[in-house]
Amino acid sequence: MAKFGDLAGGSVVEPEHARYGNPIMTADATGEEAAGRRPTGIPDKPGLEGLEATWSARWQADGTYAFDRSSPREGVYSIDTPPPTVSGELHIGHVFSYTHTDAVARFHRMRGKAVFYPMGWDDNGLPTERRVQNYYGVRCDPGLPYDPDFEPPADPPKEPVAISRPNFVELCLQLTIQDEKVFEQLWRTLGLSVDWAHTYATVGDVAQRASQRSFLRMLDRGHVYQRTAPTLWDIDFRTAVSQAELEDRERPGAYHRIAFPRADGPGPAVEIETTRPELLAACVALVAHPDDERYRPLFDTFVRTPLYGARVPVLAHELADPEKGSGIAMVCTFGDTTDVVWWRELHLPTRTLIGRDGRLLPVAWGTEGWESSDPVEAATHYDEVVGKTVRQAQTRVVEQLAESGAMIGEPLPITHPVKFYEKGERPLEIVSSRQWFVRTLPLRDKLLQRGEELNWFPPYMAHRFRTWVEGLNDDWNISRQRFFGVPFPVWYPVGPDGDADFAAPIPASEDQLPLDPSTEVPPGFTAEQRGVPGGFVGDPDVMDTWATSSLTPQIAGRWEDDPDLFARVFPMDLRPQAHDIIRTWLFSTVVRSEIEEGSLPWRNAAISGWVLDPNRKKMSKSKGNVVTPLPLLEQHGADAVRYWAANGRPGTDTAVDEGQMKVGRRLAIKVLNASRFALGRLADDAGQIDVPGPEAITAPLDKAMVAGLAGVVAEATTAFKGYDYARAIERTEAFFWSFCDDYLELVKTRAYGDPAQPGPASARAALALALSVQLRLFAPFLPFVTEEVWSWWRSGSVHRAAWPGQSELNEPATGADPAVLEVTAEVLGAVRRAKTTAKQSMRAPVAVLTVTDTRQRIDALQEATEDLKDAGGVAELVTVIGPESTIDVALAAPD
RNA sequence: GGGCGUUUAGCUCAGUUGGUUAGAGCGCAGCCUUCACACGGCUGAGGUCGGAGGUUCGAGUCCUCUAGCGCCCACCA
Repeated sequence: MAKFGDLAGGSVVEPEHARYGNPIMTADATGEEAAGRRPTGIPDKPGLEGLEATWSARWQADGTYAFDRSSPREGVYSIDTPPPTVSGELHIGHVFSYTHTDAVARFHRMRGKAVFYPMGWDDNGLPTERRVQNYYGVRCDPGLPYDPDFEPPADPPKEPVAISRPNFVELCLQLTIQDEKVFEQLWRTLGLSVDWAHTYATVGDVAQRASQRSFLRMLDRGHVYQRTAPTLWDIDFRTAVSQAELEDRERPGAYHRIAFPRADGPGPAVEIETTRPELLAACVALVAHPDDERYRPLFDTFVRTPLYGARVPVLAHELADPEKGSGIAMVCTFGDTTDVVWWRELHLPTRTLIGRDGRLLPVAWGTEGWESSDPVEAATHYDEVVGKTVRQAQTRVVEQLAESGAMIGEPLPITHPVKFYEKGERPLEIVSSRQWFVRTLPLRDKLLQRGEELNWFPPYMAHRFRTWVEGLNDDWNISRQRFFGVPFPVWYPVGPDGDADFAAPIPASEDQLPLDPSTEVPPGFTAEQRGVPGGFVGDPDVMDTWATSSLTPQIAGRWEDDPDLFARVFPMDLRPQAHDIIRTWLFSTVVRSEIEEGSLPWRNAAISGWVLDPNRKKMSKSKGNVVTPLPLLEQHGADAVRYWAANGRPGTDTAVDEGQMKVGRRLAIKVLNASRFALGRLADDAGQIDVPGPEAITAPLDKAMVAGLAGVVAEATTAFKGYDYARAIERTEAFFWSFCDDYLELVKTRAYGDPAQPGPASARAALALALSVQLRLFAPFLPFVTEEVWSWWRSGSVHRAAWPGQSELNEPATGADPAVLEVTAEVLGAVRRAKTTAKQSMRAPVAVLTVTDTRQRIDALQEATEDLKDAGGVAELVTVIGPESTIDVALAAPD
């Protein structure tokens, strides 16, 4: 199998030296071909069926898309391919955006670049965990020892089997390999020009080593730190969640107005409004705005919480909004992130009420931190809600408040945004926990600058990055309390009391990587010392999935495992991705590259839109409107599906449209048939194709066509350079249809003439040139059908042929008058219209065709008189120079 | 609350720095079958470019205001 270097003898010929973009793979070129002759392999009845299987196998065997790693960096075009989540559904959205990237990759490859186009698999994190749990019927219990003989149950049992973390990870790896094969097959069918020798994954040794190495370096340089602090917490997944994984959802709630009696003097009770009365026991203060005249006299006095009798201060803080509720808020530890700010900035005590499972924790009223004016009554009230979920607790607390008279009026229903983990089902709580953080806040200005330096396609996507960075309010929490993922490569000493000292982590050394601290032992310790006083304990957490996938340039480029390769591909040229993960994947990759390399990870970011269902609704599993790509590929063919995708402009959401796929299929078939037709003009009686060189293009009509084609090439090239593949295919396609409708019709008779004569020679040379150029223009979009046609008359792969350049078109287009083709096509159109109106066949003969027009246009028409008469079946053409522009078609009398 | 995008034919969308009668495909209607293509070809009907105002010789295109839709961000009491 071809890997690197096999093609070294066949680097892409520069357009300047290409005649019709001669292919580069000359290994099978014959002497005959060198002389411009080649036996044709044109089938009688060409079709699209089977092209995917034939050509994807051939490309693999020939190493058509192999990366030439001998190329210096300036000769490389490198792509930071998004790794699809293999545990997820195969999704038409994948096909959409990967087609865009593939078209761009093919363009740069044809432009002579060594294209580094790897494929990655994202098999890290929670989605994989969940899939493994359901697929095998297991659950991870990190306390269990590894069982080397464990086999998953044949059928997933109702009650999940508890297995050790290493066993669980083994199953994750096993299942992801299966999933990866399904994806690879899809990509091959779609015709992605990926170099399959360069795959990577976000789990496995390479990724883990890169991720852990980067972590150790960040630790060494002070870019990461641990903090025990209030953290956004998903009570179902039982893990911390970072700011980037949050989303707001509108949820119904209610304002409850609650009266707090004064604790240290006379005066009316202070009324607050809260949506979370169940947190009353965790109340540590009331807060109002410092300028709020209503509450100013109360500052630094005390009130008592209803039900529990806790004495809490009334304090001033600017975040308190006089407009909201009663203008004074209850601070609980913790109801929302504002509470955390108040708690931190006003140095309030902590009353932890919510456990990691989202239930109310037991409280010893009357003890330190839980002081009460009446501990017995407090306990009586609290005993009714302890152990309940927040929802259940809220119901009971509201009843208690009403019974006690502290509730003022009825709850006022509202709808308000509540923070959720984007994959979660219940609102996030805030619990105190120990987490690892990357210091991103100090990098903010630098990151904003990097965002400016990056070329965004479309440009307005830069706003999303900037808004996100400007809105950062905390460092990046990279630890997750899960099992499958990259473990933190650190241990902690265990003190004589048996408690781990998290403040003194023992880092692994880089040469130990990758490692799992739950099974491996830190330097200077023995396995027997794990978990015992005076010994050590491994960090129990794993890294956030983005903490690893933010290193895809390093992982795919093999970073320090292969510094030579890394130097040739980094910083990469392109990051293609969807807009929904700008704040996660794009942002975190920029952060890591800034920390590791002090540079942007890539120069360009091409942001694709989403695929919507045929009714323009966002696809989601829960709605059941997810469209899977394989049936569409089978029904319409890969080129047709790619055609639909390529017409989705960068950054624009696009609906699944089978109509567009049918159009794409028709286009692919047209390419087959038109090519067959044109090549039929080029083959001699022996089936040999003998094409005159472009210097034979002398007829004004042919020159006009070539000039038009040159314009299309220029436009498509410019568009591709700006990542506007959609414009490139649109212009190419428009030209191709008029080429078929008008030009082919006009020259088909002349091209059959004596090849030794200038007219036929010109037509034949122009046909060959136009066909070659158009096949190459279509190649990034329709890789299968263009390769099929290319194989009929050229050697090598069209995908390794040179992108058409001005040089091969400028000369034959010299002195061209575009009007010759324009006017002639217009007149031909009028002839067709006349025949249609008369309900005649297109072959119906025309007795006299009279064209009246300006001298200039008549002169242009005169240059193609014979072609026009042949194409229109015109017996006599009369031209009149006059002020008006008329075309009169006199059909011959029917027999 | 702040910001971004979008609004052009029944549908999906082009329209590049303002420049003649606003384009394409689908759909629709009609016509044409053996000589590349019925998995086809040709032809046609169809739009006062969301609304209002302004700049200009000239506005789908630039400016202001405004409405609908979609999205991003935000300290959610």
